[in-house]
Amino acid sequence: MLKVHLPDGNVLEYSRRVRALDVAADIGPRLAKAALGAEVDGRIVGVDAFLPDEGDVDLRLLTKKDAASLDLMRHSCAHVMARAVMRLFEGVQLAFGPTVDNGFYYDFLLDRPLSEDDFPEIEAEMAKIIKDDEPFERLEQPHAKAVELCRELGQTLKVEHLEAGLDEHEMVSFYRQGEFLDLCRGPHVPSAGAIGALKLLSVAGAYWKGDASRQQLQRLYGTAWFDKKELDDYLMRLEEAKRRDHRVLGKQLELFLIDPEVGSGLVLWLPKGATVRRELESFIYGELIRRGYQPVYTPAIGRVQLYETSGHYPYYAHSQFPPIEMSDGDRFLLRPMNCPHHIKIYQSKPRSYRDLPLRIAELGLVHRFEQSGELTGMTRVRGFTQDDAHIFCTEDQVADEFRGCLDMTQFVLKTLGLDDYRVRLSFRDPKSDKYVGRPEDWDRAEAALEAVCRDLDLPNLEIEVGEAAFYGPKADFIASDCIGRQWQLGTVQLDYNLPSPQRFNLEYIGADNHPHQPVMIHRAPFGSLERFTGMLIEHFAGAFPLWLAPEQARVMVVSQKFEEYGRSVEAALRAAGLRVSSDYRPEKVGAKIRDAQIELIPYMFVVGNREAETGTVALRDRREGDLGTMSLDAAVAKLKQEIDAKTIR
RNA sequence: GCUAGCGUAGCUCAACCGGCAGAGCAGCUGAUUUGUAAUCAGCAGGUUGUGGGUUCAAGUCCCUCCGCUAGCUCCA
Repeated sequence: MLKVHLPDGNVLEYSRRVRALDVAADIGPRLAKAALGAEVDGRIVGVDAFLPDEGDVDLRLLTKKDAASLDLMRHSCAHVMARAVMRLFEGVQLAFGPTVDNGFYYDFLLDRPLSEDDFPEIEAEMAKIIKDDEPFERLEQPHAKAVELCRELGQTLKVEHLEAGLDEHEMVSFYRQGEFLDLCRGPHVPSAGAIGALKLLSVAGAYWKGDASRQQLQRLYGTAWFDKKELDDYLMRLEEAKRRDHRVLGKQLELFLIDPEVGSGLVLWLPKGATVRRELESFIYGELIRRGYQPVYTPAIGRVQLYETSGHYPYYAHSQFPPIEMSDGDRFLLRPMNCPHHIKIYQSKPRSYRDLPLRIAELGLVHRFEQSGELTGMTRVRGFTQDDAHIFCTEDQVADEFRGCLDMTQFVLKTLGLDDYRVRLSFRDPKSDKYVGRPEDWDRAEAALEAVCRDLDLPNLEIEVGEAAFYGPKADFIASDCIGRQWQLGTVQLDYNLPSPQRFNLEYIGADNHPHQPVMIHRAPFGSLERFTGMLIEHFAGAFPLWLAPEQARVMVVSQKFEEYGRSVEAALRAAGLRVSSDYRPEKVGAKIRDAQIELIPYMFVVGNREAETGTVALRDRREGDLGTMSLDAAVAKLKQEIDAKTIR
């Protein structure tokens, strides 16, 4: 006897063997038709899956309305795409074809390079398959039989996967759809007709099992949704993302420049971008001072020996610029991180426990030789500025210092309107021995970090065991921008390595008059100013809040006759400390407004006869439009208030 | 680094099968003196990313290098 518990509390009883679909049919024919999959005791299966013969199960039938069925459908869509590709091209070897966020991909091995020009043909073939609406059939096979079957099909990658990856499975599953048979764990929707609106998006190279030493496959990416409108919305979101692209806006708004003659991945900050950065810097410095940090300045270069002591050289040589060799044999490295310099500052005199915690901060320029294919605008570069700080403290102070770092990062994100973020705590894998430091210190630190995070009630906290760096546990902040893209930004990391006797052998004299090893914390709320600014450009779509805007106000005259009054307004705004520009061209006011709107200037001061006579200004907000006439003083006060409050609109 | 695609005026983009490189915006000059998202006219702007090759003829076809884009890989 089987008892099936449904989400509405009803219980159905069966004494025969039933599939999820049979239960659906018993509930109602419409549900049986609409069911795309089922959730049995929390596991997602196909509707053709048999339920256990007896006992109790929770069953939920999944229809278009359930998020989980979208994933099922996309997986089926990947199969349909593979089937279409196999119909169109000879000698296609299948690799993997899973779902990803918003879509799916399938990796193929074939002689002919695929290009976007092939998409219409593949999409047309997919449409045919979907229209034919053939069922997806699940076939269970013993492992040996499966290997044989894949050999017969000529699918050598699948054979390899069976032998190397699935060798412990006695039974494996295939899915058949018409002439198409593929090794696949499933589950799938009942038939191809359940697939809604789809679009192939891109083709890219991908290595077999992610191994760069293996052959490279061709990966086709696509997206699929239950209805056309959802697809269109998604494509619109992609368009919106393109419109906000910091590389496009950075050029349009003259924020930054990357010039091939200077070098890939090396950012030139134009005056307007530099203004944004300067505001961010003075904001961060203000916070640092308030929170007891001591700013320092150190050079962007150091002797190779220093990085040999730190262990960064030659271990990370492949991602550094090679050393600079001097004629006397001395060798220097462009620094890939700031810590060794800061450690030297720590070591510049004997330290007592009374000096701790010592918090040393610097907006430090570092260089890393990222692979050419990895470079992207400002978010992935070869030279960047970390809003870096190193805290040297005692074991007992770790929790409080960690709390302070998290608090500052939270404050920074909140100030910039990045309210949607999650925190990832990375802990060590207790089974691995790759970590430095004593296990009991790790245990204490990890427990303390977790307690602090829980206490601060951090949103969406997740703990990843085994993700810690070899030198210590860490917390990363991953923020979502206003269109839902995720950016890894700030980080707080504990370090047991650099202070150790094997590295810099840091010490402080404790209350017991004996030397002790301090703990080091690395932290950077922005991560890097380059990436953070790039992310902010996209987050605000170039329309920075007033305190960050490169040009905060523009004075424009209705006619050149009023230039004199315009200049007096301009001077008053400048005297009030605002970043102001002006437009006295012999253009219509509409044209001047349009230009200022396109440049995303927050406030426009429109002045003509009426204003000149009464000593007022007509204020225009880039978002709200005309705000009406007011006294110059009132307008200045309004802007200053908005700047001081760092208002985000 | 690898795979695929791309590189034409400051910007956005045209130029058929290889046959005289072209437009809009921006810029400059002149006219216009304007009231909340584009006034009109004229001028100027190019070694088609680089170097080579095929051809009577190359923006277009082939090769090299540089750069960009998507993804893979890597990421202290």
